[in-house]
Amino acid sequence: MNKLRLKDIIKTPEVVGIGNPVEVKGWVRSRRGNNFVQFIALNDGSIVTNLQVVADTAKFDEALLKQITTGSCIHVTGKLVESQGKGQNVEVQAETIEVYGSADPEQYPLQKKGHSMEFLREIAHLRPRTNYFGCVLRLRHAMAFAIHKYFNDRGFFYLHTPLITASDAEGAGEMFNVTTFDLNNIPRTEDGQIDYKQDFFGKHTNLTVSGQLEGELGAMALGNIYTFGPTFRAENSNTPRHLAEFWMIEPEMAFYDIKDNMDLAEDFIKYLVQYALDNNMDDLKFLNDMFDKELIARLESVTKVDFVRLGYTEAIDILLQAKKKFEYPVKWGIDLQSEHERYLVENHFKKPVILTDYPKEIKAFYMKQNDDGKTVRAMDVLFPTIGEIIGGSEREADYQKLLTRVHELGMTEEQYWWYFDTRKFGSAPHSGFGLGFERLLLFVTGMTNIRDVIPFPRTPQNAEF
RNA sequence: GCUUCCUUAGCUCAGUUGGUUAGAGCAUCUGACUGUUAAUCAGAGGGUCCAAGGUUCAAGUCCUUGAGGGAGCGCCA
Repeated sequence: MNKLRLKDIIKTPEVVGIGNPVEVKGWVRSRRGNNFVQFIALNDGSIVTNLQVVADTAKFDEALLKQITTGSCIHVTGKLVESQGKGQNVEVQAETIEVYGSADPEQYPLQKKGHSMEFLREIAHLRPRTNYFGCVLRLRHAMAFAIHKYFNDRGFFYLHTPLITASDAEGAGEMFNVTTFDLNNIPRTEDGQIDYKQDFFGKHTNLTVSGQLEGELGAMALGNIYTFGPTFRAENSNTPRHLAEFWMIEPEMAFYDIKDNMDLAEDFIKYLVQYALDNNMDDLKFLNDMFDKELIARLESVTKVDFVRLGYTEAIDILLQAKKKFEYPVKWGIDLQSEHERYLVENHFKKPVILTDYPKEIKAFYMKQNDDGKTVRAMDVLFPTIGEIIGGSEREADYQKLLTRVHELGMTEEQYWWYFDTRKFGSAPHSGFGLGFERLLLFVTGMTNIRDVIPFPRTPQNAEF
Protein backbone atom coordinates (compact mmCIF):
# COMPACT_ATOMS: atom_id res chain seq x y z
CA MET A 1 0.00 0.00 0.00
CA ASN A 2 1.35 3.41 -0.88
CA LYS A 3 -0.80 6.27 0.32
CA LEU A 4 -0.07 9.62 -1.23
CA ARG A 5 0.74 12.41 1.14
CA LEU A 6 0.61 16.11 0.41
CA LYS A 7 4.38 16.28 0.01
CA ASP A 8 4.15 13.85 -2.92
CA ILE A 9 1.43 15.88 -4.59
CA ILE A 10 3.14 19.22 -4.07
CA LYS A 11 6.68 18.12 -4.91
CA THR A 12 5.93 15.61 -7.67
CA PRO A 13 2.47 16.36 -9.10
CA GLU A 14 3.34 14.29 -12.17
CA VAL A 15 2.94 11.16 -10.06
CA VAL A 16 -0.80 11.85 -9.97
CA GLY A 17 -0.91 13.80 -13.22
CA ILE A 18 -2.80 16.98 -14.01
CA GLY A 19 -6.49 16.29 -14.57
CA ASN A 20 -6.47 12.99 -12.73
CA PRO A 21 -8.54 12.08 -9.65
CA VAL A 22 -6.86 12.62 -6.31
CA GLU A 23 -7.70 12.01 -2.67
CA VAL A 24 -6.24 14.10 0.14
CA LYS A 25 -6.61 14.15 3.92
CA GLY A 26 -5.30 16.65 6.39
CA TRP A 27 -5.87 19.48 8.83
CA VAL A 28 -7.21 22.84 7.74
CA ARG A 29 -4.92 25.81 8.25
CA SER A 30 -7.30 28.41 6.86
CA ARG A 31 -10.38 28.86 4.71
CA ARG A 32 -11.08 32.01 2.74
CA GLY A 33 -13.00 33.06 -0.31
CA ASN A 34 -16.32 34.52 -1.34
CA ASN A 35 -19.87 33.46 -2.17
CA PHE A 36 -18.76 31.50 -5.19
CA VAL A 37 -15.50 29.85 -4.36
CA GLN A 38 -13.74 28.82 -1.16
CA PHE A 39 -10.02 28.17 -0.75
CA ILE A 40 -8.92 25.70 1.89
CA ALA A 41 -5.26 25.55 2.92
CA LEU A 42 -4.64 21.93 3.86
CA ASN A 43 -1.64 20.43 5.66
CA ASP A 44 -0.95 16.82 6.64
CA GLY A 45 2.43 17.32 8.28
CA SER A 46 4.44 15.78 5.47
CA ILE A 47 5.71 19.18 4.29
CA VAL A 48 5.55 22.76 5.51
CA THR A 49 3.78 23.92 2.35
CA ASN A 50 -0.03 23.77 2.32
CA LEU A 51 -2.03 22.26 -0.50
CA GLN A 52 -4.82 24.48 -1.78
CA VAL A 53 -8.21 22.81 -2.05
CA VAL A 54 -10.73 24.77 -4.12
CA ALA A 55 -14.40 24.26 -3.31
CA ASP A 56 -17.08 25.60 -5.64
CA THR A 57 -19.79 26.82 -3.25
CA ALA A 58 -22.49 25.64 -5.65
CA LYS A 59 -21.36 22.04 -5.12
CA PHE A 60 -21.38 22.03 -1.31
CA ASP A 61 -23.81 22.72 1.50
CA GLU A 62 -23.14 25.97 3.27
CA ALA A 63 -23.39 24.07 6.58
CA LEU A 64 -20.61 21.72 5.49
CA LEU A 65 -18.33 24.53 4.42
CA LYS A 66 -18.90 26.33 7.73
CA GLN A 67 -17.58 23.30 9.56
CA ILE A 68 -14.30 23.65 7.71
CA THR A 69 -12.50 25.94 10.11
CA THR A 70 -8.91 26.31 11.18
CA GLY A 71 -7.88 23.09 12.92
CA SER A 72 -10.60 20.82 11.53
CA CYS A 73 -9.66 17.60 9.76
CA ILE A 74 -11.11 16.79 6.36
CA HIS A 75 -11.07 14.18 3.62
CA VAL A 76 -11.28 15.52 0.08
CA THR A 77 -11.70 13.78 -3.24
CA GLY A 78 -11.39 15.71 -6.45
CA LYS A 79 -9.20 16.45 -9.39
CA LEU A 80 -5.61 17.67 -9.46
CA VAL A 81 -5.47 20.82 -11.59
CA GLU A 82 -3.03 23.55 -12.43
CA SER A 83 -3.64 26.53 -10.20
CA GLN A 84 -5.26 29.60 -11.70
CA GLY A 85 -3.92 31.70 -8.87
CA LYS A 86 -0.39 32.62 -7.93
CA GLY A 87 1.39 31.08 -4.97
CA GLN A 88 1.11 27.43 -5.94
CA ASN A 89 1.52 25.36 -9.07
CA VAL A 90 -1.19 22.79 -8.49
CA GLU A 91 -4.36 22.61 -6.45
CA VAL A 92 -7.23 20.21 -5.87
CA GLN A 93 -10.63 20.97 -7.34
CA ALA A 94 -12.90 19.35 -4.75
CA GLU A 95 -15.69 16.94 -5.72
CA THR A 96 -16.51 15.65 -2.23
CA ILE A 97 -15.52 16.81 1.22
CA GLU A 98 -15.97 14.76 4.37
CA VAL A 99 -15.32 16.36 7.74
CA TYR A 100 -13.50 13.85 9.91
CA GLY A 101 -13.38 16.16 12.89
CA SER A 102 -14.48 19.74 13.35
CA ALA A 103 -12.67 22.27 15.56
CA ASP A 104 -14.86 24.89 17.22
CA PRO A 105 -13.07 28.15 16.38
CA GLU A 106 -14.30 29.69 19.62
CA GLN A 107 -12.39 27.04 21.55
CA TYR A 108 -9.53 25.90 19.30
CA PRO A 109 -6.44 27.67 20.61
CA LEU A 110 -4.44 27.81 17.39
CA GLN A 111 -5.19 30.64 15.02
CA LYS A 112 -3.79 31.52 11.69
CA LYS A 113 -1.97 34.51 13.17
CA GLY A 114 1.25 34.34 15.08
CA HIS A 115 1.53 32.81 18.53
CA SER A 116 4.31 33.21 21.01
CA MET A 117 6.60 30.27 21.72
CA GLU A 118 5.61 30.58 25.38
CA PHE A 119 1.94 30.19 24.57
CA LEU A 120 2.61 27.22 22.28
CA ARG A 121 4.58 25.55 25.07
CA GLU A 122 1.44 25.61 27.19
CA ILE A 123 -0.45 23.73 24.46
CA ALA A 124 2.30 21.26 23.62
CA HIS A 125 -0.35 18.70 22.62
CA LEU A 126 -1.45 20.93 19.73
CA ARG A 127 1.71 22.75 18.74
CA PRO A 128 2.87 19.96 16.37
CA ARG A 129 0.13 21.33 14.10
CA THR A 130 1.88 24.66 13.72
CA ASN A 131 4.18 25.35 10.79
CA TYR A 132 6.99 26.14 13.13
CA PHE A 133 6.77 22.95 15.14
CA GLY A 134 6.18 20.82 12.07
CA CYS A 135 9.51 22.10 10.73
CA VAL A 136 11.24 21.39 14.03
CA LEU A 137 9.82 17.88 14.31
CA ARG A 138 10.72 17.01 10.73
CA LEU A 139 14.24 18.32 11.33
CA ARG A 140 14.42 16.42 14.59
CA HIS A 141 13.55 13.23 12.77
CA ALA A 142 16.01 13.98 9.96
CA MET A 143 18.83 14.56 12.43
CA ALA A 144 18.03 11.34 14.33
CA PHE A 145 18.02 9.42 11.08
CA ALA A 146 21.23 11.09 9.88
CA ILE A 147 22.96 10.19 13.13
CA HIS A 148 22.21 6.51 12.61
CA LYS A 149 23.17 6.74 8.95
CA TYR A 150 26.46 8.48 9.70
CA PHE A 151 27.57 5.86 12.17
CA ASN A 152 26.19 2.90 10.28
CA ASP A 153 27.97 4.00 7.11
CA ARG A 154 31.23 4.15 9.07
CA GLY A 155 30.97 0.76 10.75
CA PHE A 156 29.85 1.95 14.18
CA PHE A 157 27.43 -0.25 16.10
CA TYR A 158 24.40 1.10 17.93
CA LEU A 159 24.76 -0.04 21.53
CA HIS A 160 21.80 0.11 23.89
CA THR A 161 23.06 1.17 27.29
CA PRO A 162 20.76 0.92 30.30
CA LEU A 163 18.50 3.73 31.44
CA ILE A 164 18.38 2.37 34.98
CA THR A 165 21.76 2.25 36.60
CA ALA A 166 23.32 1.70 40.00
CA SER A 167 26.47 3.65 39.24
CA ASP A 168 26.84 7.33 39.93
CA ALA A 169 28.45 7.74 36.52
CA GLU A 170 31.15 10.38 36.60
CA GLY A 171 29.22 12.53 39.05
CA ALA A 172 27.66 14.28 36.09
CA GLY A 173 24.85 15.70 38.15
CA GLU A 174 21.92 15.05 40.43
CA MET A 175 20.05 11.86 39.61
CA PHE A 176 16.45 10.71 39.71
CA ASN A 177 15.91 7.81 42.08
CA VAL A 178 14.31 4.64 40.77
CA THR A 179 12.43 2.65 43.36
CA THR A 180 9.33 0.55 43.91
CA PHE A 181 9.23 1.43 47.61
CA ASP A 182 6.02 2.77 49.07
CA LEU A 183 7.33 6.25 49.83
CA ASN A 184 5.05 6.49 52.85
CA ASN A 185 6.59 3.38 54.32
CA ILE A 186 10.23 3.03 53.33
CA PRO A 187 12.01 -0.02 54.78
CA ARG A 188 14.81 0.87 57.17
CA THR A 189 17.80 -1.04 58.46
CA GLU A 190 18.43 -1.35 62.19
CA ASP A 191 20.53 1.80 62.20
CA GLY A 192 17.82 3.82 60.43
CA GLN A 193 19.28 3.88 56.94
CA ILE A 194 17.10 3.19 53.91
CA ASP A 195 17.26 -0.57 53.30
CA TYR A 196 17.82 -0.76 49.56
CA LYS A 197 18.29 -4.52 49.82
CA GLN A 198 14.52 -4.73 49.94
CA ASP A 199 14.06 -2.54 46.85
CA PHE A 200 13.33 -3.93 43.39
CA PHE A 201 16.95 -4.25 42.32
CA GLY A 202 18.32 -4.92 45.78
CA LYS A 203 20.40 -1.77 45.62
CA HIS A 204 20.05 1.97 45.18
CA THR A 205 19.29 2.75 41.52
CA ASN A 206 18.87 5.88 39.42
CA LEU A 207 17.99 7.00 35.94
CA THR A 208 21.17 7.28 33.91
CA VAL A 209 23.00 10.56 33.44
CA SER A 210 25.23 9.08 30.74
CA GLY A 211 25.69 5.84 28.85
CA GLN A 212 29.40 6.44 28.52
CA LEU A 213 30.79 3.96 31.03
CA GLU A 214 28.76 1.14 29.52
CA GLY A 215 29.61 2.52 26.08
CA GLU A 216 33.28 1.97 26.82
CA LEU A 217 32.54 -1.68 27.58
CA GLY A 218 31.06 -1.98 24.10
CA ALA A 219 33.98 -0.19 22.44
CA MET A 220 36.38 -2.62 24.11
CA ALA A 221 34.70 -5.43 22.20
CA LEU A 222 33.11 -4.05 19.04
CA GLY A 223 35.65 -1.33 18.33
CA ASN A 224 33.41 1.59 17.45
CA ILE A 225 30.01 2.01 19.04
CA TYR A 226 27.54 4.78 19.68
CA THR A 227 24.60 5.23 21.98
CA PHE A 228 21.58 7.37 21.26
CA GLY A 229 18.94 7.55 23.93
CA PRO A 230 17.31 9.56 26.67
CA THR A 231 19.33 10.88 29.57
CA PHE A 232 18.11 12.32 32.84
CA ARG A 233 19.41 15.06 35.08
CA ALA A 234 17.64 16.07 38.26
CA GLU A 235 19.44 19.40 38.37
CA ASN A 236 17.32 22.42 39.23
CA SER A 237 18.44 24.11 36.05
CA ASN A 238 16.22 26.88 34.73
CA THR A 239 17.76 28.00 31.47
CA PRO A 240 16.94 27.90 27.76
CA ARG A 241 19.68 25.25 27.33
CA HIS A 242 18.76 22.61 29.93
CA LEU A 243 16.20 19.83 30.18
CA ALA A 244 15.63 17.24 32.88
CA GLU A 245 15.06 14.63 30.16
CA PHE A 246 17.06 14.99 26.98
CA TRP A 247 18.62 12.83 24.29
CA MET A 248 22.30 12.30 23.90
CA ILE A 249 24.55 10.65 21.34
CA GLU A 250 27.69 9.09 22.75
CA PRO A 251 30.16 7.46 20.37
CA GLU A 252 33.05 5.54 21.89
CA MET A 253 35.97 4.37 19.76
CA ALA A 254 38.80 1.95 20.42
CA PHE A 255 42.20 3.05 19.08
CA TYR A 256 41.14 6.71 18.75
CA ASP A 257 43.38 9.28 20.40
CA ILE A 258 42.24 12.81 21.25
CA LYS A 259 43.03 14.08 17.75
CA ASP A 260 41.05 11.28 16.13
CA ASN A 261 38.26 12.14 18.56
CA MET A 262 38.27 15.81 17.52
CA ASP A 263 38.36 14.88 13.86
CA LEU A 264 35.33 12.67 14.31
CA ALA A 265 33.38 15.24 16.32
CA GLU A 266 33.98 17.96 13.74
CA ASP A 267 33.20 15.72 10.78
CA PHE A 268 30.09 14.40 12.53
CA ILE A 269 28.58 17.82 13.21
CA LYS A 270 29.38 19.06 9.72
CA TYR A 271 27.79 15.95 8.24
CA LEU A 272 24.60 16.48 10.24
CA VAL A 273 24.32 20.14 9.29
CA GLN A 274 24.96 19.29 5.65
CA TYR A 275 22.33 16.56 5.84
CA ALA A 276 19.76 19.11 6.99
CA LEU A 277 20.75 21.48 4.19
CA ASP A 278 20.48 18.69 1.63
CA ASN A 279 17.25 17.11 2.83
CA ASN A 280 15.21 19.68 4.75
CA MET A 281 15.63 22.91 2.82
CA ASP A 282 11.87 23.60 2.84
CA ASP A 283 11.82 23.53 6.63
CA LEU A 284 15.03 25.53 6.94
CA LYS A 285 13.73 28.16 4.52
CA PHE A 286 10.56 28.56 6.55
CA LEU A 287 12.51 28.92 9.79
CA ASN A 288 14.97 31.25 8.07
CA ASP A 289 12.18 33.49 6.77
CA MET A 290 10.03 33.51 9.88
CA PHE A 291 12.44 33.34 12.82
CA ASP A 292 16.10 33.70 12.01
CA LYS A 293 17.22 35.47 8.85
CA GLU A 294 20.81 34.24 9.23
CA LEU A 295 20.00 30.58 9.85
CA ILE A 296 20.85 29.10 6.46
CA ALA A 297 23.94 31.25 6.03
CA ARG A 298 25.14 30.19 9.47
CA LEU A 299 24.58 26.50 8.74
CA GLU A 300 26.38 26.75 5.43
CA SER A 301 29.33 28.52 6.99
CA VAL A 302 29.76 25.85 9.67
CA THR A 303 30.06 23.12 7.04
CA LYS A 304 32.94 25.04 5.43
CA VAL A 305 35.07 26.47 8.23
CA ASP A 306 37.74 24.59 10.13
CA PHE A 307 36.92 24.55 13.82
CA VAL A 308 39.54 26.27 15.94
CA ARG A 309 41.54 23.83 18.07
CA LEU A 310 42.95 25.38 21.16
CA GLY A 311 44.48 24.24 24.41
CA TYR A 312 42.92 25.38 27.67
CA THR A 313 46.15 27.13 28.66
CA GLU A 314 46.24 29.13 25.42
CA ALA A 315 42.55 29.99 25.88
CA ILE A 316 43.30 31.37 29.35
CA ASP A 317 46.06 33.52 27.83
CA ILE A 318 43.66 34.93 25.25
CA LEU A 319 41.09 35.71 27.93
CA LEU A 320 43.73 37.36 30.13
CA GLN A 321 44.72 39.60 27.26
CA ALA A 322 41.13 40.43 26.34
CA LYS A 323 40.04 44.02 26.80
CA LYS A 324 36.63 42.85 27.98
CA LYS A 325 35.88 42.97 31.71
CA PHE A 326 34.65 39.57 32.88
CA GLU A 327 32.34 39.13 35.81
CA TYR A 328 34.27 36.02 36.83
CA PRO A 329 38.02 36.74 36.92
CA VAL A 330 40.21 34.62 34.68
CA LYS A 331 43.13 32.59 35.92
CA TRP A 332 44.64 29.22 35.12
CA GLY A 333 42.72 26.47 36.85
CA ILE A 334 39.23 27.97 36.76
CA ASP A 335 36.38 26.26 35.01
CA LEU A 336 35.46 28.48 32.07
CA GLN A 337 32.20 30.38 32.56
CA SER A 338 29.62 31.04 29.87
CA GLU A 339 30.96 34.54 29.37
CA HIS A 340 34.47 33.19 28.75
CA GLU A 341 33.34 30.58 26.27
CA ARG A 342 31.17 33.10 24.48
CA TYR A 343 34.01 35.57 24.23
CA LEU A 344 36.26 32.97 22.59
CA VAL A 345 33.61 31.70 20.17
CA GLU A 346 31.61 34.82 19.38
CA ASN A 347 34.15 37.63 19.73
CA HIS A 348 37.67 36.34 19.35
CA PHE A 349 37.46 33.53 16.78
CA LYS A 350 33.91 33.95 15.44
CA LYS A 351 33.62 30.25 14.68
CA PRO A 352 33.29 26.95 16.56
CA VAL A 353 36.13 26.20 18.95
CA ILE A 354 37.37 22.87 20.30
CA LEU A 355 39.08 23.35 23.63
CA THR A 356 41.40 20.64 24.91
CA ASP A 357 43.76 19.77 27.76
CA TYR A 358 41.81 21.13 30.71
CA PRO A 359 43.12 21.03 34.29
CA LYS A 360 42.37 17.60 35.72
CA GLU A 361 40.68 19.09 38.79
CA ILE A 362 37.73 20.38 36.78
CA LYS A 363 37.19 17.27 34.67
CA ALA A 364 35.98 13.73 35.25
CA PHE A 365 38.11 10.93 36.70
CA TYR A 366 38.20 8.78 33.57
CA MET A 367 39.95 11.28 31.30
CA LYS A 368 43.46 10.46 30.08
CA GLN A 369 46.13 12.23 32.09
CA ASN A 370 48.74 14.21 30.23
CA ASP A 371 52.44 13.87 31.02
CA ASP A 372 52.51 17.32 32.65
CA GLY A 373 50.61 15.86 35.62
CA LYS A 374 48.23 18.84 35.57
CA THR A 375 45.94 18.45 32.57
CA VAL A 376 43.78 15.80 30.98
CA ARG A 377 42.90 15.08 27.37
CA ALA A 378 39.41 16.53 27.52
CA MET A 379 37.76 18.26 24.62
CA ASP A 380 34.74 20.56 24.60
CA VAL A 381 33.22 21.72 21.33
CA LEU A 382 31.86 25.24 21.81
CA PHE A 383 29.27 26.76 19.48
CA PRO A 384 28.01 30.31 19.20
CA THR A 385 25.06 31.17 21.51
CA ILE A 386 24.44 27.58 22.65
CA GLY A 387 27.84 27.02 24.25
CA GLU A 388 29.02 23.50 24.89
CA ILE A 389 27.46 21.23 22.29
CA ILE A 390 29.91 18.35 22.76
CA GLY A 391 31.96 17.20 25.73
CA GLY A 392 34.41 14.34 25.44
CA SER A 393 37.91 13.05 26.00
CA GLU A 394 40.46 10.42 25.37
CA ARG A 395 39.96 7.93 28.22
CA GLU A 396 42.57 6.90 30.73
CA ALA A 397 43.50 3.39 29.61
CA ASP A 398 46.17 2.73 32.26
CA TYR A 399 44.84 0.78 35.21
CA GLN A 400 47.24 2.23 37.79
CA LYS A 401 46.75 5.86 36.73
CA LEU A 402 42.99 5.43 36.77
CA LEU A 403 43.10 3.80 40.20
CA THR A 404 45.28 6.55 41.62
CA ARG A 405 42.93 9.23 40.31
CA VAL A 406 39.86 7.48 41.68
CA HIS A 407 41.49 7.27 45.10
CA GLU A 408 42.45 10.96 44.96
CA LEU A 409 38.79 11.74 44.48
CA GLY A 410 37.75 9.62 47.42
CA MET A 411 36.07 7.01 45.27
CA THR A 412 36.57 3.25 45.38
CA GLU A 413 37.44 0.70 42.76
CA GLU A 414 34.64 -1.54 44.03
CA GLN A 415 31.97 0.89 42.84
CA TYR A 416 33.26 0.52 39.29
CA TRP A 417 34.80 -2.95 39.37
CA TRP A 418 33.38 -3.81 35.97
CA TYR A 419 34.74 -0.59 34.51
CA PHE A 420 38.19 -1.28 35.92
CA ASP A 421 38.10 -4.75 34.39
CA THR A 422 38.37 -3.15 30.94
CA ARG A 423 41.72 -1.69 32.07
CA LYS A 424 42.80 -5.01 33.56
CA PHE A 425 41.97 -7.19 30.59
CA GLY A 426 43.05 -6.10 27.13
CA SER A 427 43.00 -2.36 27.80
CA ALA A 428 43.32 -0.17 24.74
CA PRO A 429 43.64 3.52 23.98
CA HIS A 430 40.16 4.85 23.26
CA SER A 431 38.13 8.02 23.11
CA GLY A 432 34.57 9.23 22.96
CA PHE A 433 32.25 12.17 23.37
CA GLY A 434 28.68 13.14 24.11
CA LEU A 435 26.60 15.30 21.81
CA GLY A 436 23.47 16.91 23.25
CA PHE A 437 20.80 16.13 20.67
CA GLU A 438 18.57 19.07 21.58
CA ARG A 439 21.53 21.45 21.58
CA LEU A 440 22.34 20.28 18.08
CA LEU A 441 18.73 20.99 17.17
CA LEU A 442 18.95 24.47 18.65
CA PHE A 443 21.75 25.16 16.24
CA VAL A 444 20.13 23.49 13.24
CA THR A 445 16.69 25.07 13.71
CA GLY A 446 17.81 28.48 14.94
CA MET A 447 15.47 28.18 17.92
CA THR A 448 16.65 29.86 21.09
CA ASN A 449 14.91 27.81 23.79
CA ILE A 450 15.61 24.09 24.18
CA ARG A 451 11.99 23.52 25.23
CA ASP A 452 10.99 24.30 21.65
CA VAL A 453 13.02 21.55 19.98
CA ILE A 454 11.62 18.56 21.92
CA PRO A 455 7.96 17.53 21.66
CA PHE A 456 7.21 17.38 25.37
CA PRO A 457 9.87 19.12 27.46
CA ARG A 458 10.61 18.05 31.02
CA THR A 459 11.91 20.86 33.20
CA PRO A 460 11.73 21.63 36.93
CA GLN A 461 8.08 22.00 37.95
CA ASN A 462 6.84 20.99 34.52
CA ALA A 463 5.88 17.48 33.39
CA GLU A 464 2.54 18.19 31.69
CA PHE A 465 1.58 16.16 28.62
C1' G B 1 19.10 27.58 43.61
C1' C B 2 20.27 33.19 42.94
C1' U B 3 19.02 37.88 40.18
C1' U B 4 15.59 40.32 37.20
C1' C B 5 11.36 41.19 34.04
C1' C B 6 6.41 39.95 32.53
C1' U B 7 0.89 38.49 33.35
C1' U B 8 -5.03 43.48 30.26
C1' A B 9 -10.67 40.17 25.09
C1' G B 10 -9.97 33.30 22.31
C1' C B 11 -4.66 35.09 20.33
C1' U B 12 -0.88 39.27 19.80
C1' C B 13 -0.42 43.65 22.25
C1' A B 14 -1.43 49.42 23.55
C1' G B 15 -3.15 51.73 28.03
C1' U B 16 0.32 58.78 29.67
C1' U B 17 1.60 61.51 36.41
C1' G B 18 -3.22 57.10 40.00
C1' G B 19 -8.73 60.28 37.56
C1' U B 20 -15.30 59.69 33.45
C1' U B 21 -17.93 54.20 30.27
C1' A B 22 -10.38 49.91 29.53
C1' G B 23 -8.61 50.24 23.44
C1' A B 24 -6.47 48.17 18.53
C1' G B 25 -5.32 44.11 15.06
C1' C B 26 -6.46 39.06 14.27
C1' A B 27 -10.25 35.34 15.55
C1' U B 28 -15.90 34.84 16.17
C1' C B 29 -20.95 36.49 14.40
C1' U B 30 -23.82 39.46 10.45
C1' G B 31 -23.46 41.53 5.61
C1' A B 32 -20.66 42.68 0.77
C1' C B 33 -17.45 40.74 -3.05
C1' U B 34 -16.51 35.35 -9.06
C1' G B 35 -9.64 33.08 -7.85
C1' U B 36 -8.06 34.02 -2.63
C1' U B 37 -2.68 33.56 -0.65
C1' A B 38 -2.18 35.01 7.42
C1' A B 39 -7.84 37.49 1.29
C1' U B 40 -10.24 42.29 1.49
C1' C B 41 -14.29 45.86 2.92
C1' A B 42 -18.54 47.44 6.41
C1' G B 43 -20.89 46.50 11.06
C1' A B 44 -21.73 43.73 15.82
C1' G B 45 -20.79 40.85 20.14
C1' G B 46 -16.76 39.76 23.37
C1' G B 47 -13.08 41.95 29.78
C1' U B 48 -13.23 38.85 37.48
C1' C B 49 -7.08 43.93 33.84
C1' C B 50 -3.27 36.45 37.05
C1' A B 51 -5.00 35.73 42.61
C1' A B 52 -5.45 37.56 47.64
C1' G B 53 -4.59 41.54 50.78
C1' G B 54 -3.18 46.77 51.43
C1' U B 55 -2.47 52.41 50.47
C1' U B 56 -5.91 56.21 48.44
C1' C B 57 -11.62 60.39 47.72
C1' A B 58 -10.20 57.25 43.44
C1' A B 59 -6.00 51.41 41.44
C1' G B 60 -5.23 47.98 35.04
C1' U B 61 -1.57 51.73 37.01
C1' C B 62 1.41 52.22 43.69
C1' C B 63 2.83 48.49 47.93
C1' U B 64 2.97 43.22 50.09
C1' U B 65 2.39 38.05 49.46
C1' G B 66 1.31 33.99 46.26
C1' A B 67 0.75 31.46 41.33
C1' G B 68 2.29 30.98 36.23
C1' G B 69 5.79 32.33 32.38
C1' G B 70 10.42 34.53 30.25
C1' A B 71 15.54 36.13 30.47
C1' G B 72 20.55 36.32 32.86
C1' C B 73 23.80 33.38 36.14
C1' G B 74 25.30 28.62 38.34
C1' C B 75 25.28 23.15 37.26
C1' C B 76 25.96 20.67 32.31
C1' A B 77 24.84 18.12 27.07
